[in-house]
Amino acid sequence: MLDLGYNERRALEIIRADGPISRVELGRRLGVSAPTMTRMTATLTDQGLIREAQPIEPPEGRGRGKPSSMIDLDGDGLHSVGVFFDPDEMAVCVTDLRGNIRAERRHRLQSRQFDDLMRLASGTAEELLAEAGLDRERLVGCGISFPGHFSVDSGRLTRIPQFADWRAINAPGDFEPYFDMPVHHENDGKAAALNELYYGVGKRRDNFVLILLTYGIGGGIVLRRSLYRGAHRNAAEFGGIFPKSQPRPSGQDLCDLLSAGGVEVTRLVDIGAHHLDHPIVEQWTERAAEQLRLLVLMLARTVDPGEIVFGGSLPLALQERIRERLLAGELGEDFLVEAPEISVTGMSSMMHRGAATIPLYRTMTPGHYPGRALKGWR
Amino acid sequence: MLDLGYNERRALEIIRADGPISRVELGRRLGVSAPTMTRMTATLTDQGLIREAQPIEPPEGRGRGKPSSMIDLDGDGLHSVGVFFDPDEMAVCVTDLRGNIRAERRHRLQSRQFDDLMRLASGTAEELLAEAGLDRERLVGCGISFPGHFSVDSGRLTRIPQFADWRAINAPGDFEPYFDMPVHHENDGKAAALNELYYGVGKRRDNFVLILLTYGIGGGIVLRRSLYRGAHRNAAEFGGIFPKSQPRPSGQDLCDLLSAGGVEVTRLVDIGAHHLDHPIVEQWTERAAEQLRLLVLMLARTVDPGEIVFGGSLPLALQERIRERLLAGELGEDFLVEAPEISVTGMSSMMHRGAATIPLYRTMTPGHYPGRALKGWR
DNA sequence: ATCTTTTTGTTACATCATGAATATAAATAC
DNA sequence: GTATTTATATTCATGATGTAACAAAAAGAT
Repeated sequence: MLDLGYNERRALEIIRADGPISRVELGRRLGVSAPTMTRMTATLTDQGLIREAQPIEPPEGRGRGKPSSMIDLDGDGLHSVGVFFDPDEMAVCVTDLRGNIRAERRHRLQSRQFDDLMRLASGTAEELLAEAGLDRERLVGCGISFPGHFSVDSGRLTRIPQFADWRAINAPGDFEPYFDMPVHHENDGKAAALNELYYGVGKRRDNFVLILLTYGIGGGIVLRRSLYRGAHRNAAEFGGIFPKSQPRPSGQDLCDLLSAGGVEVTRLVDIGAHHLDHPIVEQWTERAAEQLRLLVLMLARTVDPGEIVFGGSLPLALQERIRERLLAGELGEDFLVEAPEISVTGMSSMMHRGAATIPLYRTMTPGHYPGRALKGWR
Repeated sequence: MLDLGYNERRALEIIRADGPISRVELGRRLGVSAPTMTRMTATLTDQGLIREAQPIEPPEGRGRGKPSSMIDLDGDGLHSVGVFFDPDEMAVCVTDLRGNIRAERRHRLQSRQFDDLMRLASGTAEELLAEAGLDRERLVGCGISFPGHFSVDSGRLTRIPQFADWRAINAPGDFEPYFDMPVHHENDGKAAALNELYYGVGKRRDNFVLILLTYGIGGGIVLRRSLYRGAHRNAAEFGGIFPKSQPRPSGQDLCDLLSAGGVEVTRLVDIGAHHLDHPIVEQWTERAAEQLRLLVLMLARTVDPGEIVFGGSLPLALQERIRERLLAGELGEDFLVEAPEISVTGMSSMMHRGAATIPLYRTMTPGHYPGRALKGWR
């Protein structure tokens, strides 16, 4: 089916991040000649992946010479299904090549059995595809994301906290029978990091770390615009830094504290604006921020990312407070080098759109091409 | 001069790691066809970078068919100068393409002035090149490494601990006038990591972290066989994790403790085997290992490297004791995923050979090619 | 001993993405 | 209007690649 060359992928990546963009500017950024750009844009247009953009540019500020025609991603070029679930809910969506969500649906989970979850996911996916009326030819696949770890014999998924009743999942083999399309998966943190790469921080950074605060603590690392998985696929598993027997900066910890303190909160979504000034929440925030300061310091000194993004299902205002506390104090004693920028992301769709990003990323990233050769490099 | 294609660089990397190797096996690993291998090996042989290796293979174990001829790096193909210095000494060497040290010399430092250091380095380099009798045409350049940090306006070197009398160094411009060859530099940890990549752990790992214990605490991170520098060129600056006002796992800290305890030790090299059972050293080792356990845990949970290597100028036996202590206890509570392997490297030449590796790496790595395009990818 | 099979490596040729040179189009400057 | 500038398209030569056919060397079968 779709077989993109290396420079074509790089071009699409630049267009995604900075489009609309002219052929000349794109060629300059890619380091290829004008004729190559003409050809490349022609074939990408033929494939329906890009199109001429509206000439919405300001008439001011143009110099002499023929005005450039701008190209941009064609949203109808490809689409992708995303499935995210956690212990509470499932969210399914269909996104297009530009990351727009064409259709989405959320379910409260009635069952956490693997079979039930997969049936619900694939059924919903088919409904959404029908609703959105999208050409199946242009569907790159389905991405699934959920909280969980990997074990070393790669693909083997184990120890999913709230899905302990699952048998050991062997991905992608165990997912595929339920879906009439290619299936890919990543854990929640890495999928959310892909969402950031395509539609968030990635617009301004090539290296960043996402710290995802949900019931647990996870995240994803993107280096050189490529999702970094680590030797055992356990990179960015920040939860393991904070012992489960101790207070830790996780949503579960906050929920437990609140319900122990007599507040009627069992799920993260139950925490509303009126809880934010509750002393338990304030204490928790203070302590969590200090714990996260250690993590941020470690990341700054090891990975040295350009930016560290906080995201997840804690209330946005709470995440903002954590950020403020982190910025208030010193990152570490003698921190004399440049500190990463710290930001908060609040996309409500980050989880399931992140899942939908997985197949797009697999299809389009110039990161690396397993098993194939780079030819013609000079 | 030398202009290597992408697949040629990949080939040289595989030959370096696993050579001698047959054309067929190399082609399989690269994912290219047999004719391409014939051509590629022919051009690389013409350029003097590879040669047929002695058929030292065991006559046993061969199946039917024409026996393969093995190719290997030609040591005479390229060479490189390495300069390392720290507050105590300078070490200069000339290495060949295979990493053999053809000539080397060490100096106790009489002066730490920039000008004096550069004159000494370049003078020694010229002497060594003359001694080794190597063709200047095949010299890729000079690599310089020393302890220090970078500041963000890249190239600007600042805050070198014991070289505080230096003005701000603007690399490579400030180095080049002293040398009659291209000059590259990295700080000590990153250069030592390159040494590991080419001649140490890199033989078995694509992802690893080097923790370098000298007077300070530094290191380097190699991901996907590529030195990772971070957004501000401060990746793997582990020293900043341990506040200078507190006891920390650095050689300086140990020296200070020893001399405060009445032991005649001012430099790390003064610490000999007879000191290892001294109670101060034993206490320091115990405490340093516990501090390093935190770092190792953080690395395992963030970077997830396949292996973590300890190296540096502490006595090897001391490093081994640290390793044993780390292995003895749990890495962290609930550490349920795969832990990185932990090893100790003891190459006495790791610092200056690491420096000499910089120009080779810049010339030969397939990692990434700034400012140039990948063409012909399909 | 010789013939077959297997594996390695080479040669001839077609393919395909590329850049240089050139041409064309559309705007501003004079 | 004409020259200049900038963007894009077209033509053609180049260079790295893969396919197919072939040559060479060794083990095993007869």
